[in-house]
Amino acid sequence: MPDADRTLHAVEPDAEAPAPAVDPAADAPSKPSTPPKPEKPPRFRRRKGARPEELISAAVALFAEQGFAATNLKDVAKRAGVSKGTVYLYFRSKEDLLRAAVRTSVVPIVDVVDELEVDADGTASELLGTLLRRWVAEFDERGVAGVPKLVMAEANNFPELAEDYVSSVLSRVRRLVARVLKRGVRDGEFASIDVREATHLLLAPVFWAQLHGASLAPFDDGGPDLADFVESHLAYFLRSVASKETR
Amino acid sequence: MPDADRTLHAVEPDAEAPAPAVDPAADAPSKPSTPPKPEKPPRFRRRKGARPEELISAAVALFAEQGFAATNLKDVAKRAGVSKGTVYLYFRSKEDLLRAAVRTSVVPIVDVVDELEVDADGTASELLGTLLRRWVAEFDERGVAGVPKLVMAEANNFPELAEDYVSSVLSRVRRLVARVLKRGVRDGEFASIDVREATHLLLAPVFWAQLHGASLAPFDDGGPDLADFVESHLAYFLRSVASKETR
Amino acid sequence: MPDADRTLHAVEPDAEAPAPAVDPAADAPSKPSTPPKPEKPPRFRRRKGARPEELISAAVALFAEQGFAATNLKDVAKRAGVSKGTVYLYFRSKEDLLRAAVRTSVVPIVDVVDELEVDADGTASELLGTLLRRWVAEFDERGVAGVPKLVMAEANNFPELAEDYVSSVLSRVRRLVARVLKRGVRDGEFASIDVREATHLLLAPVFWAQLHGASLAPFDDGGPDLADFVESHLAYFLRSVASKETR
Amino acid sequence: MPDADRTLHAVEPDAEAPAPAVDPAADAPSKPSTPPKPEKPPRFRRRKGARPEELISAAVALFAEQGFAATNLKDVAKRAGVSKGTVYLYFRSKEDLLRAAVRTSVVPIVDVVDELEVDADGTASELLGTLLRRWVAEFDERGVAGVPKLVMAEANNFPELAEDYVSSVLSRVRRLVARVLKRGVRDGEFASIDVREATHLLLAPVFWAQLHGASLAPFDDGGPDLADFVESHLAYFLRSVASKETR
DNA sequence: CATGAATGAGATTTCATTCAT
DNA sequence: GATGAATGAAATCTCATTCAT
Repeated sequence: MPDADRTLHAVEPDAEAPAPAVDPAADAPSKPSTPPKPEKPPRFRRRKGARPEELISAAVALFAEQGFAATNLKDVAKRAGVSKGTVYLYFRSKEDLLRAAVRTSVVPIVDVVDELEVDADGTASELLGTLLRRWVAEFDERGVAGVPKLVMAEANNFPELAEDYVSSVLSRVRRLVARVLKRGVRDGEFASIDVREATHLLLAPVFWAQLHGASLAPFDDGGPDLADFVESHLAYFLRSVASKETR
Repeated sequence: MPDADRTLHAVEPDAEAPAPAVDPAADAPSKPSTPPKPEKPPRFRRRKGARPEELISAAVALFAEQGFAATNLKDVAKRAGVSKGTVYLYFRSKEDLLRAAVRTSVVPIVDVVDELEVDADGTASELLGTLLRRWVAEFDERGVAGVPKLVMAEANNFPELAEDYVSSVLSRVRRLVARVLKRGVRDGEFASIDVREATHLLLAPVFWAQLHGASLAPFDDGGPDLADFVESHLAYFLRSVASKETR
Repeated sequence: MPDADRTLHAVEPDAEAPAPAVDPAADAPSKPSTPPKPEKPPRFRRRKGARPEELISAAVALFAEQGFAATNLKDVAKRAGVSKGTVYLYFRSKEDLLRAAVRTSVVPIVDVVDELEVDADGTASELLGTLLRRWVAEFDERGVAGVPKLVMAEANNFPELAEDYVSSVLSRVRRLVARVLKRGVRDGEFASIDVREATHLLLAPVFWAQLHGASLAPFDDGGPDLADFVESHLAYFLRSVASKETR
Repeated sequence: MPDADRTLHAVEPDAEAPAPAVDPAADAPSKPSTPPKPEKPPRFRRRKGARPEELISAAVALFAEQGFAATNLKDVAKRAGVSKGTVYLYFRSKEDLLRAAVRTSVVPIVDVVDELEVDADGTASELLGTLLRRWVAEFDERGVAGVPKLVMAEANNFPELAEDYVSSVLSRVRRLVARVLKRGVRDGEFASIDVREATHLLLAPVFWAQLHGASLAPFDDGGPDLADFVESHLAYFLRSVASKETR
C-alpha cells in the first residue's frame, strides 16, 4: 500500500525540510481511493503535496490519449494548472513523469482487487466475476483506462517501464486469478484444468476489451460494450471450466 | 513543379475494397518476392517501382516498434536504402506514409483469410481454426505483427486512420467469423448462440495475444506463447459453443 | 516593502579602502561569532551578519571554478548553507553577487601588499621579492586564486567589472611596484631602466602563473610550480635590472 | 599534421557520400596560412565544405568574446550566416563545436612556428625573437587571439579540452622553445641555464600579454602594448641568459 | 529574516519538410 | 528521378528571479 506513493519521489534528493509540522489547513481534494498522503501537510505557496498528483493525473490523461512522444509537457502542465517549469520541480524528466504516471495509476488498482480475495466468502466463480468487474470498473472510475494501452505502445521504447508493469501489474493479477482458479478446482467447482492456461484465457479478453475501449472503440460501432462483454465472456469461460457435476 | 504531387503516389486513402475476396490490384503486389524489372538490366539501383514498397516496409517496422511520433523519417529512409528527400517523392507527408503503411500491410491479410472461406469444405469448427491460425501466421510472416498495436496507439491522434482500420480490417474479419459461426449453428454444429457476441469472444483473445506479442511479450516471461495460446483458446471456445450432440 | 533594497546590502562598489592597515573584512560585520539572537537561545542557524560573507565565499569558489554563466545560484546558495531566495536578500542580482565576489576577494590582498611597502626597510630587491611572494600566497590562503581568471573571462561581458578591477587592483599593484623600482633605481640598486616597462615585465609572469594555476595547471604536467616559478622569475628579473656595480 | 582535421569530424557518422570525390579534409585548415579553398566548387545548395569553417570562425569569435556558456548557438549561426539547425549538421553539440573551434584555430599556429625552426639559419636569439613575434602575429591575423583565454576559462568545465590544449599546443611550443634554447647553450650563445625553467620564463610573459590583450586590455589604459611588450621582454630575457662573452 | 514553490523566458537540440543541384 | 543541405518550428529542460508563507 505504501507502494503507491513511494514511487512519487517528489522533490529532489536535497530536500531540506527544516521546519516542523505546520499548517494543516492547506490540504488537497483527496481522490476516491488513493490515500492522499495524510501526514506531512504542505507548507508553502500552494499545495506542494498535491502537485505531483495533479501532474500525474494530467500526464495519465494526455499520455494515454496521445501517446508519450506526441504529448508535450506544456500541455500537461497547463492541464495541471501549473507552468512548464513546475513539472521539473517534481519530476526529473518527461520519462520520469511517465514512469510515475503508469505506476501510481495502476498499482493501486491491483491492490484493490487483491484485497477482494481476502474478503471473499463466496464461490470461486463468484469471486472471479467480482474481480473482473471490479478491475474494469476501477480503471474507468480513476480515469486511467488508457494506461494499459500506453504501456503496450511504449514498451519497446522504455523496456524498464515494461518490466515494471509486467512484474507489478500483469504478474500480480495473474497470480491472483490463478489462486482463485486453483481453489475452484480444489473445491470441485471447476474441472481439472491447466490453471496457467486458464488464467491467460480468462484475462486476455478483458485486457483486449480495455485496450479496445481506450483506442478504437469510439470509431468502432460494431465493437462490444465493455461491461456487457465482460459478462458474456465470464459466462462462456465458466461454462468451459465448469466441472461435470456443476455443468 | 508537377514534381511533388506526381503520379506515382502509390497508396492513397481511396481503395476501400470493402468487398469480399479478390482485389489483387488494389494495394500492391502482395507476394513477397516480385522481381519485375523488365527492361534495362544493367543499372544497380533498385527499380523505381519498388521504392514505395521498401519505404512502406521500413515504415511498418519502425512505426510499429517505436510508435509514429517517436520514429523519424531519416531512419525510415535509411532502412529503405534511400535518402530523406525521396520519401517525399512517394508520400505527401509522414502521416501519409503512416496511412499507407497500415493499410497495405493489413488489408492483404484480410484478403487472404477471406479467401479461406471460399475454399473451405470442412466443418465450421475446422474453418475457424484455420482462419485464426492463418491470421496469426500471416502477420508474423509478413513482419507486420506490430501494426495492430500501432493502430490502437495512434487511433486518437489519427481518427481517420482508426476508422479506416475498423472498416477495412476489424469489420471484415468479424463479418467473416460471423458467417462461419452462423453456418455452424445452422448445421447443428454449434449450439444456438448469439453470433455477434460469440464473434467478439472468439476474436478478442487472439487480438490481445497479438498486441501482447508485439509489446510486452519480450518482457513477460509468464506470458503465453502466441501459437499455443490460440490453440487452447480455440479448444475452450469450441467447447463452450458446441451443441449438445457434439459435446 | 523596503525589504528588498534594505540596508545590509553589504558590499557595494564604493569601499575603496586603499588606506591604512587591517580591515580585510571591512565590508561586513567582521566579528566571526556574534550571537545576537536575544531571546530564544536554542536555535542554531548561523548568525545573520555572516550570510553575505558566506555567500560571497561560495560565489568566489564556484564562479572562479566554472565561470559566471555556468554557475547557478542554487549551487551557490547550497554551498553557503542558505536557500536560493536568501541570495536576494543580500544581492540584487547574480551579477551583483559577481561584483561583490570579485571586489571583496581581491582588494584586501592589494591592501595587504600595499602595507608591505610602508613597513619595508630592506633593499628594493628584497621588497620586490616579498611583495610577489606575499601576493601569490594571499590568493592561495584566501581561496581566491581563481578570481583573476574569472575577471579576465568575464571582462567582455561585464565592462564595469573589468574597469573596476583594473583601477582597484591592477593599477594599484603596478603603482606599488613602480614605486619600489623607482627607489631601486634612485638608490643605485638597479640600472637606469624604463620603470613602466619593467613593472609590466615583473608582474606579467606572476599574473600568468596565477592564471595557469587556476586553469590548466591540473592538466599540465609540464607546467611550472607556482612558488618555484616566482623564485626563478625574480632571479632572472633582478639579474636583468641589476646595476653594473651589483652585477 | 593530420591531427588537425581529425577532430572536425564534420557530418554524422553515417555520411553516405555516394557522390564523386570525397573531400573530408575540406574544412580543416591544414595549410599553414589558410588557403581559402580554391579548387572544389560546391555542389549543393551552398558550400557544404565551407560551412564548418564559417561556423568555427563564428564560434571562435563569440566563444572567445563571451565565453562558452554565455554564448548562444543562435548567435553563432547568425554570424555564420546560417540557421540554428544547420549547426547540428556539422557538429553534434555545442560542446563539440567548442572543441573544433579551439583545436582548428590554434594547432595550425603551432604548426607554423614549428616550421620556423626548420628553416632557421640565424642565431638562437634571433630565432626566439622570430618565433615569439610570429606566434603573437598569427593569433592576431587569424582572429583567434581570444582562444587561449577561452581555453583557460573553460578548462575546469571541459577537462578533455584542457588536456588536448596542453598536449597539442602548450607542450609543443615548450618543446620547440626548449630545443632552441638548448642549441643556444650548446653554441655558447647562452649561459649554462636550466632550459626548462628558461622556457617557462620566456613564454609566460607572452602568454600573459595575449590573455590580457583578449580581456582587460580594452579597459586598461596603463597596460602594455602587445608588440612592444614582446620586444622589451625579449630584450630583458636575452640579457638574462646571455653568456659571459656575448654580454 | 528565510524559505523554497512557482514562474516563464530562453537555451539546446530534433526533425518534418523544402528545394537547389 | 534522387539527393541531402538547409530551414525553422517546436520540444525538453534550466535557471534567475519573485513572492506567499
